[in-house]
Amino acid sequence: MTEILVPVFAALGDETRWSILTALGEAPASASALAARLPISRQAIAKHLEILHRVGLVEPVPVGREVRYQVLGLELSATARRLDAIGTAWEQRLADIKTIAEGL
Amino acid sequence: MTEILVPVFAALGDETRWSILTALGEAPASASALAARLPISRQAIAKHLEILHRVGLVEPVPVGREVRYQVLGLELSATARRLDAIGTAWEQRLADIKTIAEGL
DNA sequence: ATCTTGTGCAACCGTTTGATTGCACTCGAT
DNA sequence: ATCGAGTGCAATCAAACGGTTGCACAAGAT
Repeated sequence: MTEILVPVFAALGDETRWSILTALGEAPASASALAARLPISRQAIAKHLEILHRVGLVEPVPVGREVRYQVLGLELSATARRLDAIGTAWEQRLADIKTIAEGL
Repeated sequence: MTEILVPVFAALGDETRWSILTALGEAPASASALAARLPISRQAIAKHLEILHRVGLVEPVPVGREVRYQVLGLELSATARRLDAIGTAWEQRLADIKTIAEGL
């Protein structure tokens, strides 16, 4: 289960990638358009977009000669749900252990 | 807002760290105990535990001369909630754009 | 008192990663 | 037909990362 999650988290564990995602969250944009308002090169952005695309957080949309990218909030929400499930499961286990400890 | 999230995701974006977390999810354990059932050295595990601790995913509990670590599911669930909020916000923006586009 | 188990540093190493520059190509606009 | 904006690919580089080994030290267990 976590096999699918880990690459997503790795993708989300980078400040630059978040600046890209939040920019795309406002409106879809191409790598060049993003390069215009972020302090890094277009090629660096392209690599980040490729990473984000591979984990399904972003989707390329060809518009004429340029390639716009759209952020996919649904993937993020799906990841959030899985994460919450794991968190509550662990919390449950902890509670169980505590209960047993009290029974000494 | 994301400033707090990013290091957490970076911590979660590593397979080994998940194997540690899932092990701790079953029951609290020390670095040495974890080293006994994971294929990496105790020192490597100690570093991972330090990282996990810094982002609040794990908590050290001194027991005699050893240091047990407890996984904190609540932190994970909290992260999940924030993530979901962001995801739905982006989805909303996309829907808005689509609505505007239809209005042409 | 001694032995052994668990920790904590520190140095070191290969690989991965984020970013850069440079070049070639394509396709829409003029 | 030409110009220019947008893209893709490759080589390169410094820094960060995951991991190892070695050593020193503290504190239970015998």
